[in-house]
Amino acid sequence: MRIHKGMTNSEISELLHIVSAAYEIKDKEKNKYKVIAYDRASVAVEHLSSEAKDLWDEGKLEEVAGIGTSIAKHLDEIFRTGKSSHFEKVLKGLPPGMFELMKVSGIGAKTAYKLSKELNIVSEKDALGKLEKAVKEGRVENIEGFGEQSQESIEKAISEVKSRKKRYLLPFATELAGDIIRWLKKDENIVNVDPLGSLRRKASTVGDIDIACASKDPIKTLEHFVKYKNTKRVLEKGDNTASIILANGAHIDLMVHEPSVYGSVLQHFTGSKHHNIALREYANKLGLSLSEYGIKSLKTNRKHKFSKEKDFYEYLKLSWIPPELREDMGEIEKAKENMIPKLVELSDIKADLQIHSAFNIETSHDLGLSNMKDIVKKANELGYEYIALTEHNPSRSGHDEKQVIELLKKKAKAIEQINYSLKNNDKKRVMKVYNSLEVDILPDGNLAISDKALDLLDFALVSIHSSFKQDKKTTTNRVISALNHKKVKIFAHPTGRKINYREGVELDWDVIFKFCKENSKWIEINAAPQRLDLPDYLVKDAINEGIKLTLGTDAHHIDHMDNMLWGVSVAQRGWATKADIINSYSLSEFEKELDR
DNA sequence: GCCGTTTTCGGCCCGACTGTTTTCAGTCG
Repeated sequence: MRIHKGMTNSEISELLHIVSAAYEIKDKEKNKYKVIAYDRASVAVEHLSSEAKDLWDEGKLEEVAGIGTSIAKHLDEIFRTGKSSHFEKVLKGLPPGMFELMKVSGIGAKTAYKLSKELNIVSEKDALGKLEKAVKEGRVENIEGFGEQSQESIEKAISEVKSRKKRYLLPFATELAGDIIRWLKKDENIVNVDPLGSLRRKASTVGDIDIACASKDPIKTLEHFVKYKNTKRVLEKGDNTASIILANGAHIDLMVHEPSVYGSVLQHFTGSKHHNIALREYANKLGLSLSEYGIKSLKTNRKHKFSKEKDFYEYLKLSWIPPELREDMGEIEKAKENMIPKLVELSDIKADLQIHSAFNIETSHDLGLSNMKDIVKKANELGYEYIALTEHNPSRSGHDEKQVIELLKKKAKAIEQINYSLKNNDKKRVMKVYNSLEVDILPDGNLAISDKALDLLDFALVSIHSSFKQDKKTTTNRVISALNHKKVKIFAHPTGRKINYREGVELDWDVIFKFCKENSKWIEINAAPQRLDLPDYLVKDAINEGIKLTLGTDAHHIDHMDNMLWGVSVAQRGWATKADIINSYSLSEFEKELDR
């Protein structure tokens, strides 16, 4: 772990975690609550929506829940000098290698310290390799407190660190969970079964797949579960839970309980962890203690069971909180006041505002694969009232301005014909196809086509497809300058991120949001599973600033138009209501918004 | 070390599972 001036959130988070572990080793009893505080700060930084260093720049570090005067002071020293005298002191005397060992599942602070001492693993370099060697030579099982079984589980866990899987995209995880649920339902003891955790909260990526069951015979259900066809290894199996690893590396946890407590089980295992911690702290103040078994009065020790999740929240004098909001982002306070918003739903969506057709305008990036007619047919099946056809702009290298205008005129004419036939066909739900385009924002902030070419469109989307690494200020100015054109209405896939593949660009969101608000520009939530961009936490910020958002599937084939629901999930996690999402407006409302 | 609609002092979420021990500590979610 190297401390330096430019530490990123994940580095700072790791550092705080290490400091927590160091306190645990040095004097657990004395530092008990420091251990907790540093761990909480670590998680808080991990989940920040902006860089900690930027917050420090603006003097807002202490506003982060979990960071107080003391940690803020230490971080201040790091950002100013690249050093931390305090952290160095805390970590002094501990072998750096032990913190590497903590990356292995099942090895915490105490175990890591013991192993690094006994096996003389001092430096960070190849710490895991040394541990692996010791395991293979059978040296670990002879250490006091270890045995044959713990040695074996360390061996397996090391190989899992090495092949650690990236998080699954939401649709993949949904599909996989669906298959396991179908298998579980073959057990006749099962009363209810639901996907839980980040899957139920519809997070953009899912790590482990969590599933909960209500069963008349939990033991038998667990036995049935571990016989799932793709099981490679059973990690653990007790009376109420079991974990398996599948051949593809997926980690599946099942929690099984009696139907009478299913409501609290559902609540408990949906999380998030932060939501649950906040909820339990809130319950404590009411003299109540929460667990997956229900709610206990701290005074009388009397227990209440809940078969339904809604009753669980009601007992706490809270309105039911949709899983998508359970991230400890203010939802408990809102539930107290009965002010949980009615979130936008897939059935509210009346349009898809980013679709690429196969109409060949010799685009700069990939052209769509389905023709306009099939797209309109599909849009009808989805019950839409209007759509926008948004191919990429004609390539700059292959065309001069005159040629670009010719191509766009051809496309405009094709769309005009489609609109004409829609007008004369009452049976169709789609009433209008918009002539749009996804225009590249060039590195200097200019657009890839001229204003004269833009004038041929109803409106344009703009997006970044090159130079992702510019600094924050340059990128921000670049985007503002692109959005400033009259015909430009939507900032599409704004961060440019590709999940598990590419981080997004750096933008000053305050500046972007302010500009969009003042100039009636919209920001897209791109529903393509590998993008889901704008990300959920920024959706929440945007909505707080009064920005209107659009949903677009970025479909390059009619099948992709079914991806709208993933975009809706992001909107929901960002607390979006119908009013925040332009696509939920009727055609006439949309027309009005377009003219603003 | 953090935090506040009972508190600027005195609390700090809760329980399952595992392995090694012989009643529990460590880890995890």
